[in-house]
Amino acid sequence: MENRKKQIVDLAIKLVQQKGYVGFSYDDISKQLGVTKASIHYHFEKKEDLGVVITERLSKSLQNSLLLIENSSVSAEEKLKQFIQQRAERFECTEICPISSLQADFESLPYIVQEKIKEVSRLELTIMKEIVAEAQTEKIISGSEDVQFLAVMILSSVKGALLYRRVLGDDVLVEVLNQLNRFLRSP
Amino acid sequence: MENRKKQIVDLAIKLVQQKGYVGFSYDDISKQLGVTKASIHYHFEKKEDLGVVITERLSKSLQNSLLLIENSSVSAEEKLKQFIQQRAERFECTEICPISSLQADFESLPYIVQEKIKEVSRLELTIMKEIVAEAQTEKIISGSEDVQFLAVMILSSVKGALLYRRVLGDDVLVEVLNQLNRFLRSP
DNA sequence: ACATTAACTTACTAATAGGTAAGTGTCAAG
DNA sequence: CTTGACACTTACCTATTAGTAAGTTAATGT
Repeated sequence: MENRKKQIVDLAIKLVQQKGYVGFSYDDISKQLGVTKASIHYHFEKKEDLGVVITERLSKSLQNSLLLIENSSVSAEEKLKQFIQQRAERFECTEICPISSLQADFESLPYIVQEKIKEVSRLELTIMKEIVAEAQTEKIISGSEDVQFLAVMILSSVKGALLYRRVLGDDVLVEVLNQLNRFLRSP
Repeated sequence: MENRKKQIVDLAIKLVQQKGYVGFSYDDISKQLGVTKASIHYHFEKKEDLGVVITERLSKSLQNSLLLIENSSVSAEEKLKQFIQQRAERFECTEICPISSLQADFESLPYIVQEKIKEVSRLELTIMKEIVAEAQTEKIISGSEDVQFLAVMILSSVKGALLYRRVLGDDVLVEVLNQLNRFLRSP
């Protein structure tokens, strides 16, 4: 089944969010799926191969988010809110952003996965910058601030809040998400 | 020598910043210090023990930063700038914030280290909130924004920028640091 | 009925991880 | 001169890791 491959990647991403790339093993996956470790190796010969497919999924997921937002005819403010929401609200409280997790493990990643996560990071920043720029022309955000700075700031706030949530509890994320919306709406 | 213990902790923190808690090993340390693995175990019996001492050093380092800033009779703006600078500029470009790194590895950490990193995270946020609050009373920062939100936002921006720097190059960090100063001075 | 393929399992590597027990050399105090 | 502590080394152990080779099973097409 092509389904099994999807199952493995889905679980692997969850494990990356929970324990990082270095921290998860083929044994974790095989036990949770009720098959042998060798069967995971059948679908993804090397951990590296699984790593590459994970990053490709993250890239596709980002591009999907962008398409959804671009084609919806809502205000720039709404687009910004939606994109931020999508970066945060699909995760459980033991999970952080998978991109952040791979960035944190960067130095331990196989070369190909490093290159892939570079791409994904660039893509995410580019998308965020586009949305911020649109919001600036519609005066949702103060036009005097630098686009790159605002993009990094907003993304980092959300990802940082996910890290804080896991160690300090739900409140931090909820408040950052609320205040971020308020902050972006005011001047 | 008590010096050797310091050497180990210093190196361990560097390794955490580079490869994370899960990613570094006693072998890494012993090889870089030119001694055997067993001699590292002599100083820190379990990796957990080393983990605890690492977090205690991070905590002391934070308290030190606070003391330095509190006792200097500079403006609230200058204090804010100094604290931000201290969170970022002592690291090489293969290194991220050690607190971020341990937060990212949270689910793989031994229980005691988890509790310690909770403490450190709370401490860092508290210090940042104090500095932000002081800056607000002196009108360096818009008084309408929530203190907790601003603290998370500023810290996350710096830590996020360190992550981005490692995968995308120096420019991101430099710009975020510059723009952060501009942002905090303006409205 | 036969061959092929996908999706496995069994049974194994070799390397590395954290960790330990027992011994060695050095040096200072009694 | 000896004791004892300190800072190690040698030589191990066990568990886990990624990875592989060879065999099994069930379904599919010819």
